[in-house]
Amino acid sequence: MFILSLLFPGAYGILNSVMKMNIHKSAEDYLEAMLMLKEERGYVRSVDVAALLGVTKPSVSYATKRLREDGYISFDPAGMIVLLEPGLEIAERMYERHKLLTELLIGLGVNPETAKDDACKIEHDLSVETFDTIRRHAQEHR
Amino acid sequence: MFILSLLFPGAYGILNSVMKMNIHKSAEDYLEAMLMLKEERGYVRSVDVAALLGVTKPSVSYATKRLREDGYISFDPAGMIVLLEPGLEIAERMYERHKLLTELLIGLGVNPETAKDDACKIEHDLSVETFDTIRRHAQEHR
DNA sequence: CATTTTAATTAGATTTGCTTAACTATTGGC
DNA sequence: GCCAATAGTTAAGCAAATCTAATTAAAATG
Repeated sequence: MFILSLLFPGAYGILNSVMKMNIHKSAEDYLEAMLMLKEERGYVRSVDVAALLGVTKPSVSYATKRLREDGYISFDPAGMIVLLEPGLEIAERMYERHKLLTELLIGLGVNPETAKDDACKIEHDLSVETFDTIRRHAQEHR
Repeated sequence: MFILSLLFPGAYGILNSVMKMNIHKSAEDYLEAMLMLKEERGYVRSVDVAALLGVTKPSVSYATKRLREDGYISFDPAGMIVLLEPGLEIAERMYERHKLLTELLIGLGVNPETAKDDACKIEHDLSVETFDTIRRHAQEHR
């Protein structure tokens, strides 16, 4: 792969995302934050992502660079972050999990603030099977 | 802190664990694996930890070095790993979470293998409050 | 319009956790 | 008792994700 990327600079990102097969936690967090901001205010700036996630601007810069290279986001003419199809899909999956898990924990009696924090961490770890099962049970339970 | 550790080599580990305040996921995994092995066969060797966690021997060597410096484990005269009080506490907490979460997911209808994998990941992320709430509900539900 | 503030990037460093390769040391079988 | 297998460590290095400090670029404000 190393040699390939020397021969075809730019191929690295594609190869990488194909080979990785799974996106990392941190990338999921960035994508989810971008979706939240998009829904909340219509546009997505790096500086707001940084504020929302509690990281520095260079961290966002680093993350957006990778996400762009891997085809998850792009930038519009005004420099705003745009979620591309693969990125949007991940963001929506995470956001749905986030909301349902938070609700569920609150329903069990967990403090809303704690529930949110925990949901934020768990949302990355659940397999599709487990989350689907949880969702089904949540739906039945109301 | 960097300067301090130059002046007092060895202080780093202590300072570090005091300052961190929370042990990391990977360390929790190693400690839990050690407890599992202890319960299963009575002694804990590095090579078995490596096999159980699916990492290489140098990784275990690196991890045990840190865990020892931070006071979580020690080595007995035969070179076996011994869980010290702080390490045992963490290991038991993780192991309890692991078992309860796995059971719970299986109870919901998740495939046992998947349930175990997911529990393995979630167990690190739950706050004490959330886990206690889940445990309470699990107890009520039988 | 000049100055200041805000936004974004680059450069360089750090930490964590892992790897491979090579070495040492112990131990069990013949 | 030698030799191979097993166990553990060291060394070197890589990748991810973060940080601080410094720089550039754009926008806002007087």
